[in-house]
Amino acid sequence: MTEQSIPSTSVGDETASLTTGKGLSDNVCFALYTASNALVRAYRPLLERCDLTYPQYLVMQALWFEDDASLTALSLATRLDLGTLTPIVKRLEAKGLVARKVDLTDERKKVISVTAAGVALKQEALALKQVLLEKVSISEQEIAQLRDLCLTLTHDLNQK
Amino acid sequence: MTEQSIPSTSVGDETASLTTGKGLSDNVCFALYTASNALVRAYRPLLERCDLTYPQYLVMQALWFEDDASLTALSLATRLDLGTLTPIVKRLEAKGLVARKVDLTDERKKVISVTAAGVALKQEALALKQVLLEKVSISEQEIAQLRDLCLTLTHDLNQK
DNA sequence: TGCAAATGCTTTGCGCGCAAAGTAAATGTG
DNA sequence: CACATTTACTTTGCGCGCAAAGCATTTGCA
Repeated sequence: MTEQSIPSTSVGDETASLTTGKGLSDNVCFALYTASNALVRAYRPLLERCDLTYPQYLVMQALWFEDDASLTALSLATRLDLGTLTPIVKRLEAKGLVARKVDLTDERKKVISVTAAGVALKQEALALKQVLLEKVSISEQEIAQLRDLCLTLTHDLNQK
Repeated sequence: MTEQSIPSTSVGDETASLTTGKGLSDNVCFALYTASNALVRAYRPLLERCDLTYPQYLVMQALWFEDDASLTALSLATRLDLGTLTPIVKRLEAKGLVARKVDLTDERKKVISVTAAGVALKQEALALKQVLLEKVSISEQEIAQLRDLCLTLTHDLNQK
């Protein structure tokens, strides 16, 4: 059976079929959605060694960049909903990677800080990024292009 | 070994901050992940009128392109796991949009076919794509570029 | 000062996304 | 023809992702 879809298929394919995969592959939305799923799937076995999921990894990255953040600040940085973030941070706390303290100047806020164990994970975890990128045949320039297109798209979709 | 890294960005950026968002935004993976979430979120209110979720929409699109597909064929087309697909198709069946019949030549297989109600949804649902794209400031050419980069990335990540 | 509105976070409900384990039908092998 | 293997799908378990509703604390302002 024919396996992978072929990239760089162009628009307007009337003969689209399931077996070639062309029908959906002509679609930016599908391509983006699928790439994101593939990304998380590819990260899974690597992150397993750090006992992290991809979203948890994102939160840790945000905290490595800027420690002692409130949940709302983390939500802004990671673009994750508060309702998503709360349980993620709780799991990180359960693993001993972060601590959650009430902000004494505003008792509604929680201050999230990286523990020693959390700091210890930093180098190993951030190195995984390169491991993944080595799998990819795309040039550095195109990677940057992809990133910028995604950022613009996100910005546009979040407006209105 | 190639310790080469992405030029001005990536791993050891000490000046990145939560407030500027630079820390994570410099990251392709983050950008891709976030864009995919934004996409699904943006589609939600539009698809609500069709009573579809985005993954359900994907499955319907695959079937509109090629009807009477087996679950495995659908899995290949949508790049969704069988364990993901089974409940999605069941929900589509519950809504009366598809029918699931056992393949008489091979009783392990299930043939999924679009019902009249499913066909009736096609035009309205496919038009939503344009509605979304109108929100976006990216040129058609860049959209095509984004799509192809995503397809290539997916392909690369699925290898090995 | 009193109290409504805003803010920060938690909880609930639902639908994925997928690994892993399970079931049943079909196929390959001796 | 037995019977191990493969194939097609289902089920289970867990962690998101997010809308909606809930609950404190703080703030705005009359």
